[in-house]
Formats: sequence, structure tokens, C-alpha cells
Amino acid sequence: MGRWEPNARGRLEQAALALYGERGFEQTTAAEIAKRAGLTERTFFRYFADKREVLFWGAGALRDLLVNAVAGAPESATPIDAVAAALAAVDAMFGERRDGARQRQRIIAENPELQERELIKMATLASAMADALRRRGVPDTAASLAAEVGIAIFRIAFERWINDTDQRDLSHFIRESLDELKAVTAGSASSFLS
Amino acid sequence: MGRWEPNARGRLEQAALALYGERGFEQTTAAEIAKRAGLTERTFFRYFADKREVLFWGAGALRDLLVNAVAGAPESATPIDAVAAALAAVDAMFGERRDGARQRQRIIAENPELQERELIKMATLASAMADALRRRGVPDTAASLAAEVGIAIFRIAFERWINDTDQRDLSHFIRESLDELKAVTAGSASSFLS
DNA sequence: AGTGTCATGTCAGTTGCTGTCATCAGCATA
DNA sequence: TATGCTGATGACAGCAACTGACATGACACT
Repeated sequence: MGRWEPNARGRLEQAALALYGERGFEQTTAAEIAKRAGLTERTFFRYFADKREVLFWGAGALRDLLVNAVAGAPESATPIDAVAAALAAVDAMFGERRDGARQRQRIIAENPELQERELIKMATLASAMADALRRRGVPDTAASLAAEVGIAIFRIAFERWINDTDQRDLSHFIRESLDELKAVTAGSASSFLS
Repeated sequence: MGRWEPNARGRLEQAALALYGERGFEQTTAAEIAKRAGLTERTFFRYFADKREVLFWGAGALRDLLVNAVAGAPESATPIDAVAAALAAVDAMFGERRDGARQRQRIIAENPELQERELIKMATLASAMADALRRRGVPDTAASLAAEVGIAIFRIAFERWINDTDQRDLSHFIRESLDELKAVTAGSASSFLS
């Protein structure tokens, strides 16, 4: 066997998740995480840009998934169609592990710094989807709007899914939110600005 | 005159904005800000919870403005109507000082930590508006959606306004985005989830 | 054997932020 | 006038998040 135990990153991640869950995010120091993983604090920061990033480094893969789904939607699909297809793809990928998602979300919900990081990751996803829509020829503003609205739907659907006591899956809530959105925006609107 | 120069908070804010503008946010230390304001670092942190908050502490007033506008919208107004009215109120309040807004936005755009803080402030606004809508009797999901979508519209309209070279005012872009949203969501949609 | 690479360790330093106690003008009240 | 309280600030010590610089030693390749 090699000089070092294998999978340093994975050990750090596991140790961090365990400690964040036990004591909470703020009450956990980087040195403690490293120690539990059998490494040093310095090495922790070589793998993760900061303490928060442990919970979010998977966002890159999620972004690729969304972008590919948007790009791969049929030519005939409207912007919202393409976004809806992308969200459905997310369900297919992460839909099973609701318990893990719950645990992670509980940790995030307890700490404002983590919520900030989550929001900027979501914004990154929206931005990437908007770019993908523009590559499909969708005009600038429409692309931004469809992507941003799609992420809003995802956030709301995800929250409801996490807190759902039945076994309804994520795409159920996505569909529900999407329909409700259409109902909400169909109203008169903008009359106060004219 | 008193023992202390008056308006410590204002002096700190002014010093911070100046330094953030000159050297950038990261390159400015809390001690430097305090020194320029004729105070100590400790006092800086008594007025502002952290370095970032200097740029965002006005958000409380903005929240009140939005909430009051939503609450004060006529009974007949749909959720989106109420949200649109609230955004129009923001334009009336902050619409004139575009140059200040530009400067502030430039500083934020250059630093991810500041973007995170901006996003959580926006999320707070959305949440407050959603609550205000619920108090009007709007159902749960619809309230969240209308508020979240309203903030998305605001963000996009604000960005376009900041970068606009003509003299079109903020409400112009809000109206534009709102109409575009209606067009975008009116499409078929959700067919991929059925 | 020699040489370079790569993951990790070690150490020292900066900065954001916090807790705690001291100071001292101004005000009230006796 | 004396006394005591209050509220804003300073002074100081300390922790924890990160960063830069350099050292180490197993492994691979030649």
C-alpha cells in the first residue's frame, strides 16, 4: 500500500458531514475535521476552498446535468419546456436519496452562511441554464427569465419534497409548482405600472 | 459639543464605501476603515455585524417598503398585481440615484462574498413578500411563487437598468420583464413531466 | 543510482470577528 | 456640590479561518 491512506477527499468530506451533523457547522473547526480524517488542517484547505464548500462541491456535476438537458431538449421545445425537462433530469439523478438530502438541508437551514452559499450555487445554475437557452437561440431576457423562474420553481418544489411525509417524488412537486406558476402569471398583472 | 464626534455610523459607512471603491473589498481591512473614520476596529464591528453588512444594512427599509406595498394593494389585485405594485414602489424610492446604485453594484460584482450577501438579502425580501401575500389570503405555494418570481424579475430588470445607456427608468424594465415573463410561461410547458 | 513529481506535513503570518473590562463625558438626582 | 448611573468608545487578548513558503519522503521513471 502507498504512503498515504487513499481517498483523502472522501475521508475529509465524510468527517465534515458527520461533525456538521453532530455539533453544527459553526461549532466544528477545520482542524477537527482534518484530525478525524487523519490529516492536517492545511490539507483540508487544499481539497476544499473553505469550510462551506464541503457541502456544495457537487454543484458542478449538477450544472452539467442541467446544461446538457437544456441543450438536448427537442428543437420544438419552448424555453420553459427545456427548463422543465432539465428539472426532471435532476429528479431522475437525485430523486432517490431523500434522506441524505434531508440531512444536508437540515444542516444548511441552521446556518445563514451556508444558506448564502446555497443561494449563490443556485444562481450559478440559473446562469448556466440561461446560457444554454441562449445557445438554443432564445433571446436574452427570455432566457434569463426562464432560467431564473425555473430555479425558483426548483427551490420551492425541493423544499416541499423534503418536508413531504408521503412518498410523492420530486417531479410531482415540480409539476405542481409549474402549473401553479402558469396560473399565477396568467392573471391581469402589470396594470399598476401602466 | 459632546465627547465624541457625531454620526459614527455614517462616518464608518462613508469611509468603507470610499475604500471599497478605491482598493476593492478584499483589499480593505476593517482597521483601515475605522482609522479613516477616526474610530477603532472594535467600534466598526459594533455598528456593522461584518465587513459586508456596510453595503446592505438598508435592506430592512426596502423590505418594509415592499411589505407595505403588497399589503396596501387593492383587494381585487391578483398576487402578481400586488407584487408588481411593490416593485413599482421600489422604483419610486430608489429610481433617481442610478449613479450610486451603479457604484455599489460595481463593488458587489467584483466580489463573490458580496454577491452571496446580496442574494440572501434578496431571498429575505422574497420571503417577506410571500408572507405579506399570505396575509392577503393567497395560498401557500402561490404566494411563494409570486414573490420569488417577482424578485427574479426585479433582479433582471435592475441589472438591465444599471447597464442602460439611455435614460429609461427602472419601471420601464420591470414592465418589460413582466410582460416577457407572461409570454414565456404561457407556452405549452410541463409536457416533459407528464 | 539518480532524479523529479506529488501528496502531505510544518510553521508562521494576516485578518475577521468576539468577549471583557476600563474610561469618562453627560445627565439625573439627592 | 457630591454621587451615582448610563452609553459610547477604547484597549487588549484571543480564537479560528484561511494563505504562503518551504520541507519531506515514497513512488515512478530512466
